[in-house]
Amino acid sequence: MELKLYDTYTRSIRTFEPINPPIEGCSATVGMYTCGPTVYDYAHIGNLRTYIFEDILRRVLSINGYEVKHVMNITDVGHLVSDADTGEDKMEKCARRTGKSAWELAEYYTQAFKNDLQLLNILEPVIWCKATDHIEDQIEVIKCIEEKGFTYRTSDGIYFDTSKLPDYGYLARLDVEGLQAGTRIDMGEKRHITDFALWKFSPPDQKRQMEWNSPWGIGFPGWHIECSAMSAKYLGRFFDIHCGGEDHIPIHHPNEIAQTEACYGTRLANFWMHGYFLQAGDEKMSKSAGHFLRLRDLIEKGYDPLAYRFFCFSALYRAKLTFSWEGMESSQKALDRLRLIVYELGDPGEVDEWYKNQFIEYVNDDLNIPRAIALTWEMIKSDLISSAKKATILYFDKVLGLRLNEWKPKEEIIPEEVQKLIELRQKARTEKRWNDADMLRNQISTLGYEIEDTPQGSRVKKKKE
RNA sequence: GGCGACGUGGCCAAGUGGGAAGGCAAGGGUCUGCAAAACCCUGAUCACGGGUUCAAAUCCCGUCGUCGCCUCCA
Repeated sequence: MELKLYDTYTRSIRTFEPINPPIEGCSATVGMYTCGPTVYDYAHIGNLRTYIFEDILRRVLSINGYEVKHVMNITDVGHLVSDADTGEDKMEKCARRTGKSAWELAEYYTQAFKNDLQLLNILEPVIWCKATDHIEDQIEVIKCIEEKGFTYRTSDGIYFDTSKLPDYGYLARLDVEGLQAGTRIDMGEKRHITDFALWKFSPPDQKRQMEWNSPWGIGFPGWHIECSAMSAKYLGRFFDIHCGGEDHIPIHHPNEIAQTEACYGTRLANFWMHGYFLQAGDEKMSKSAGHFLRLRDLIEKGYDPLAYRFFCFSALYRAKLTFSWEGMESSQKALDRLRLIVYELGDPGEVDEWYKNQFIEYVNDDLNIPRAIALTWEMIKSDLISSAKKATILYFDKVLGLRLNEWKPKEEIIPEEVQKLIELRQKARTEKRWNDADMLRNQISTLGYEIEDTPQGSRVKKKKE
C-alpha cells in the first residue's frame, strides 16, 4: 500500500519511496534522522509531542515493511542562547548556574530525557550520537565547506556565508531580503543576517569547560554543524527522512541544508517532516519563558505517561494541539476504558483483514492517527468476534504503542479497616438493611475507597484524588 | 511593521467539492435495593458577509477573531 507523507521541502504530500532499493531477500532500509534534545534542561511535554510524532512515523515505516535506521543526536555543546551567535553556550551557562560541570549536566539531562522516552513507549533510536563525541567529524565538514569557499573568519569564529547559496532558506521559503530589511538582532561581525557560526573561538580571557583544538584555533563547533556531520556519517550524504519540530523550519534546518549543500552538493534529506507545537492554553510552551510542564508533572497529578501519548493522538502531527487538564483527563479516561475492553477480550485469534487494511490506509495517509483512533473505536464496537478484535487491536498497537497487551487491572491492596467495613456492608445488604449499607459505603468513601457492586460481589477501588 | 497558519457541537479535534469521524463532558434510557460501572440513545445550518458551482465546512474575495514565526525553542 502507498505511504504518503507531507514534505516541508516541497510543501506537498508525496508518495514515500526509499532511496536505496532493498537488497534481494531483505527489506529496504530507510534512514531517518531526528533532531534530538539540547541537554541543558528537562524536556517538556511540548518537546515530547514531537518525539511521539517521530515514533509514530518510525512505527508506520516498520509496518510498511521497512527496516528503519533511526539516528538521534544529543546536543551537548555549542547551542548558543541566541541565533545572532553572540550569546553564551547554553551548556556552559547552565553549568555556571548550577555549579556542576557541563559534562555532568549533559549526562544527567540525557538520562532524564531517555527516561521520558521510555515512559512514553518511544522506541529507542538505533544510533544515539553526541555532538561532543564527533568533534573531529564536524571539523572535517567545516574544512570541506571552507575549501569550497563558503566561509569567512571574524574575530569570534568561522562563519558560513549564506549569500553564496542562491537558494539559501528554500525550505522555509525565507525572504532573505525582507529579513535583512527588518533586522532586529545584533549582527556582530556577520556579513548577512542569515550567516551562522560553524566554529566559535573560546573567549580569549576565559577557559571553557568544553573546548577543542581546530585548524582555526581553540573553540567549539556551532550548533548546526553537528547534524550535517553526524547524519552524513551514519546515514550518508543524502538519506530518506529528516525530522524535527516546526521551529526548526526557519533556521536550524536551512542551515543544515546549506552546510550539506556546500560540502556534498545534496539537500541532505529526501523528505523533511516537522512536528507542530503543543499549545499551552493561549500560548506555546516555552522553556525560556519559564512556563512548561514536564512529564513528571503529569505523573504527579496521577496521569499515566501513556495517557499523554494517547492525548497526542487526538490531533494530526501537522496541526497545533491545545493542552489542557480537561483534555488530559479525557485522554486518561478513554485510555482506561480501552485498556479494560482490550483486556476483557481474552486471547487473540486472527487479525481482521478489512480493519487492518483500513488502518494502514489511514496511517499511510500522512499519519492520520486521529482517524486511526476513530477506526479503533468502531472496530471495538463492531460485531467481530472477541478473538478477532483482540488480534486486530494488538496489530493496531504496533503503531499506537499503548502497550495494550501488557495492561492488567491493578490488584488493589485494601486496608484491613476498609475490608472489615466491606464485610459489614455485605452482611447488611444480604439482610436488606439498606440504610446501614449506605452508611457503611459513606464511611468507606471517607477512607478513600469506592465500591462497585457486581453480580460477583462488591468490588473496591481506590479513589483518584 | 513583515511573513505564515488557523477559526467545525460544552471541551479536544477528524473531514478539504456531493452522506459533518472519534474521544471526553452533558441529557435521556437499560441494569441496580439505591448507586457505581457497563451498555444503548440524543444533539453542529462547520466565525461572519459576498462570489464560483447543479452541488461548498471544503474553492475565490472581503471582514472579524485567535495563534505562531521574524530573539533561544520540539
